[in-house]
Amino acid sequence: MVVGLPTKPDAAGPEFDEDQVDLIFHALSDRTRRDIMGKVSQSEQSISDLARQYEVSFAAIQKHVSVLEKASLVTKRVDGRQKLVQNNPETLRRATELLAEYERIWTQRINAIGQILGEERQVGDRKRAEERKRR
Amino acid sequence: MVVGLPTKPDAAGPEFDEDQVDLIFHALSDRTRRDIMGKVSQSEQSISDLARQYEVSFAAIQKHVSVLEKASLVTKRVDGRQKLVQNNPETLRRATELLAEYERIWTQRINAIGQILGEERQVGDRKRAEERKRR
DNA sequence: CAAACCTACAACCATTTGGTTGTAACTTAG
DNA sequence: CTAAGTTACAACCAAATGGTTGTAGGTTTG
Repeated sequence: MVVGLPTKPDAAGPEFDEDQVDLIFHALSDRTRRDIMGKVSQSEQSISDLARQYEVSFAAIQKHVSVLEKASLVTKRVDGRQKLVQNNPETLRRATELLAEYERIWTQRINAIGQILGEERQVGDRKRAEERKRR
Repeated sequence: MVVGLPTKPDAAGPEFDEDQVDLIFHALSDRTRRDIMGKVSQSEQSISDLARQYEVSFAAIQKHVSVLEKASLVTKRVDGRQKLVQNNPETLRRATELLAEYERIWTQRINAIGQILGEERQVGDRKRAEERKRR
């Protein structure tokens, strides 16, 4: 429901918020954060619980969690004096579908390469024409 | 052949090179680079071709392509005085499977949450015991 | 050959990132 | 109430990032 993956293969791209995509991929590009995702997926944990399991400072883990939270990959739930971090499967699913969608879009032409030799040349020609415009 | 995705659902994690995962997700976390992926998937293009389509400088695009290349998301093929950038569907497929794998691993416990209430408590207890160690 | 084109790369700059320590506020336990 | 535990956040720092311009080296083209 939150998602809205396109179903047309020829669409320019998914109607995703590009900022959100930036945040998600950026959040996943750090191995400590990926590791945190793994830990909180087994059981929700407080920031302190998490911080205790890494070499870095409490504040550093706090920032990592914040990055994950801004990407909606985890949520925080207050429980007394601590906040429990839990992962958000919905965003995870969404991210997976998103990348699968990118894969489909970005490789569709490749799969049809044999059928479009003529068009390929045309594309090249059009490109060369644009080039002459010299902007 | 390059890949090595795990097939066991209960494995701790995929035997992927964590550095490579960092590179791939980081490369995908920038919308200009994602856009470049889209363009080169339609037809391989020289760096100049690409640069002409963006506001930023040639060198900036050169750097973006370099980031994509280090993540193995694109390859470069020399053609006379220019180098043609083409996307690498294999890495794309690999990345998609990787994220799907993460999704599966990171959400498996959630799906079984009803069945492991006892274990969940045990996990909590073990955690509290570790906490007493006070490192 | 000379001019134009394409690419690589260095040097530089502003901003972001990932890390630190320190301080303040709130919650629970004694 | 006091002390300990947990979190939030500010201030600071080094390194990485994304951008710039400039220079140099290959490749075509006229």
